[in-house]
Amino acid sequence: MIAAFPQSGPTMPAKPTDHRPRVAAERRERMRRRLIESAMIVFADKGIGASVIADVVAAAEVSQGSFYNYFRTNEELLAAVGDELSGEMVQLIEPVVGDIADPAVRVATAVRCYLHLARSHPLLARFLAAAGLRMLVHHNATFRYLPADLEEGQKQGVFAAVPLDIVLDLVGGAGMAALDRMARGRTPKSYPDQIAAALMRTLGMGVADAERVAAGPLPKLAFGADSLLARAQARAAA
Amino acid sequence: MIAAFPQSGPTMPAKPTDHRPRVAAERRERMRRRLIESAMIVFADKGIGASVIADVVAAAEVSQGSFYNYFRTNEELLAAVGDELSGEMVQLIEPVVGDIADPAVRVATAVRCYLHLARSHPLLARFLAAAGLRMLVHHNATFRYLPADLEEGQKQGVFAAVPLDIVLDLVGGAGMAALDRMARGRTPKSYPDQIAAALMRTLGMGVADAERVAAGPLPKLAFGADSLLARAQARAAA
Amino acid sequence: MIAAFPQSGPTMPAKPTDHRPRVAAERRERMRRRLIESAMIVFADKGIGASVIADVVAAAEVSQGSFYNYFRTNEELLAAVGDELSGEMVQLIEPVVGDIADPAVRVATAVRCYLHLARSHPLLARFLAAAGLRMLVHHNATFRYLPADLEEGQKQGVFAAVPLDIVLDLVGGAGMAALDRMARGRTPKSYPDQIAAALMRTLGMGVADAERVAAGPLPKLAFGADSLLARAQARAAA
Amino acid sequence: MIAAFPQSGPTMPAKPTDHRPRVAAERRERMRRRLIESAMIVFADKGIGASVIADVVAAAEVSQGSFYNYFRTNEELLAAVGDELSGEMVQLIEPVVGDIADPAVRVATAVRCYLHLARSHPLLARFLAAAGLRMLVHHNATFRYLPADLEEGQKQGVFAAVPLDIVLDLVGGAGMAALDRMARGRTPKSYPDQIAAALMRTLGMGVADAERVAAGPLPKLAFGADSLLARAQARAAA
DNA sequence: CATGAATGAGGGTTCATTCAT
DNA sequence: CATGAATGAACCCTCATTCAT
Repeated sequence: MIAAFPQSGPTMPAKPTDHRPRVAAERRERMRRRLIESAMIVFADKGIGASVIADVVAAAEVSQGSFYNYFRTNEELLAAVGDELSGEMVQLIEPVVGDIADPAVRVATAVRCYLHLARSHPLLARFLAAAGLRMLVHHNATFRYLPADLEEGQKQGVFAAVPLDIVLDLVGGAGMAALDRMARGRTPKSYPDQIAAALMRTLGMGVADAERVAAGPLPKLAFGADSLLARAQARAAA
Repeated sequence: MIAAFPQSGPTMPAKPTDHRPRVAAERRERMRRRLIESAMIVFADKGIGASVIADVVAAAEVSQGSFYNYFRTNEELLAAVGDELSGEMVQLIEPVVGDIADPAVRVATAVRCYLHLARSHPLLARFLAAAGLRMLVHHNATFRYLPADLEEGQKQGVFAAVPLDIVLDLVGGAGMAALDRMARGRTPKSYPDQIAAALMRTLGMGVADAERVAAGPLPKLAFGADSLLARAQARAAA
Repeated sequence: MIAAFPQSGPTMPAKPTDHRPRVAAERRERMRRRLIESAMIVFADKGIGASVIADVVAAAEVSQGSFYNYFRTNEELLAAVGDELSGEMVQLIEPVVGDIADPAVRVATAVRCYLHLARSHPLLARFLAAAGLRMLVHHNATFRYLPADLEEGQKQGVFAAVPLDIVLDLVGGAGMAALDRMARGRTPKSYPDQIAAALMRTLGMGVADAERVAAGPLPKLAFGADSLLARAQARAAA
Repeated sequence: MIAAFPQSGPTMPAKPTDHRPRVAAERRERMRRRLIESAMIVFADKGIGASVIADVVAAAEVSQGSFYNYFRTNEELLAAVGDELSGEMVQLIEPVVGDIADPAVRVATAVRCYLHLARSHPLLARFLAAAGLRMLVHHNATFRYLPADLEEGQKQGVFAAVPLDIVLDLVGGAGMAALDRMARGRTPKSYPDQIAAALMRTLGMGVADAERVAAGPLPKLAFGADSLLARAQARAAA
């Protein structure tokens, strides 16, 4: 009987009574995504301290009141954008750096990927620059893995034995400054690599080694067509 | 007799009406200082993007209208605080670093002084952290002299030959991150020196050299009792 | 049965969601009218140059913020009152004067109607007097038709051949002065007719002719119960 | 003894102790005049309802506080300008019209003089237009003499026997409209005369007679070099 | 008296949030 | 849930007036 009248399942069409909730849930999800897209654009434009709700709902073509069915506060909205973006960036970067054995190369590559993504997506750079240090450090997979990578590198002797706090602060600060620079104007294509090399020196590598591990080809990184960033970019262009 | 007791003349004590402008100017200057003190505290508390005027006049125990006799906008006020603070910091740091011949030691010492000052004056750290990259880079003597110092160091071969833009971004970013960290919680006394050493590595020095130039005794740096910072600290404590 | 009791269709009573917009639009329109009523009273009391918004929202028993959902500026509000009033006055006067063949009688009758309306509605007189020459000339059907009527009268030889500019100024000035007088105190019932007769003389008619065309019975002119003026009068009385 | 040591007298130099008060009174008078000049300009520019005191003291180069040693309110200031101007206009016009026997010519000439003065002094036109009906009617010698002149004309049969109130209103209204027009843009040299002729018709004269009494040469009317208007014009030009 | 800073009431405007429909 | 008008607190700013010097 169960097989004959499955209540639910991935391949089964939902019963008529199931249909409405599913459609509703999809509608709800679409709306949420629209709001997040709009919010990313508005935060990038006006900063995270500005009055955004009116602009966000206008950009999302949603009523003021509806907003509060999805987000209670400004911060919740900002966090949602950050979570979503962070996830998408991790999904692009993780596969590239996950298999790298050398911790120095791994760290350098992660930084380079992160910054190259920002550099080739101005909206992303502007949002991250506006979001600030806290979000960079909090919502970033690079930072979650960084302590382990750094320790590993220190144990292997490729990084100098300096307190982790210090270098974490410096990586964060350098990242913010780089994002700010890229958000604010044109930078050469090598800019992310140079920042990465400098960071490798900060970690204690020699000049030549630092340059080496921050060089070499990177795979093409591209956001999916229905990713938040792609959608937001398209909407921002219009 | 008349010649012996002249009723007026260039060397005579001023007539009553002569000291009135001076007294008025002093009153005005005191008021301006009160506002700047209060503004520093409020900016440190609420950030530079917030609505501060109401809080500033409340802290200064002055009427709303008076504010506009001194500053037209938020930005003017922020600039005034920045200018004043910057001047005071420069007056403390310049004598210490001005005579140092070695550019590496000079840069490291300037950074250490700057950060030590911030570390021992939490209000300063919080204000500078809130004020952000732009103010750090714009209203700071360290940054004005930095390009020349870096070039000199690069010519002498103690710093790696890296584009100046890049290193300026990195120094700015590191400074911001360090200020943010110190503003946000306790840090060990060695924190500024460790940041400075790391920066020296970033600039291309070896680990040992970097540590060496960022070590050694620093003279005691203390703000004058009627400096903006001292007054603001006293007021903030109350 | 389904065909007999269709669930929806063009002729069916609207679904619940269909009448919501209509209800909302009606609410909005009522609010707008409340504001315009209040504004008319306040403008009549304080003049058009004064700060009215606070008084208007107080009179309308509406929050400050709501005002800005309807009008952006003082001038927009004034224009709205003027448009509405002008429309209502035209709707009363046009039918009376539209069929009059003799241009002299037509002009005189229009002026008499206009002034009689003001005289019997002190709030109207006070508002128009406060609004001033510009509004009188701009938002008044009498003034739109006046040039043509005057030219016709001049061609027929009943009016003197005087530049139109001059007579338009004179009619406007006379109207303003009459409104001011009526707004400021009691005037005899014949006052509008005497003003009209004097204007006819100004236009070049002889004394007897002028008196003749500005005499004779006028139909009763009364604003509808839900006209702006009626509502404002009722509210002002309370 | 009295002749030998006169305490005061028109031709005697004042005693040293008398000197100070006289100088002070002159200073005071100069200052008052400066304020009135500035006020006239500011009223003409911004209207009589606007916030003027700051502009007036700025234009007069006087301190805010001093203002209140001369005028208590806005209205007092406006009245002072009006009184002064009115006096000066009367002093120019009275000699011209005082000797005219024919009341029609007398009235027409007074109106013409008044409007010609305004037309050739844009600052005057702008001030009078801004000041409005009340000031025109209240502070104007033409209006003080007008009732008598009109009665005389009516008795002589040159004016129609219509209520004085009515024609006074119309003269005031026409004057305001004419001032407004002249304040607002260029008008032909004959404009004042045409207005005057129209007013003569309003009073009951035939077209030809009206034109006749409002024609003919007028003496040149010029304000003295140290009149309020002359000083204000000079200051406004600067 | 002259000065000009200090005052504070008042006006204009924005915007996050609520709520009836 | 979606809607969008209503709300009111908060903010910015002006300006007539006062008052110590």
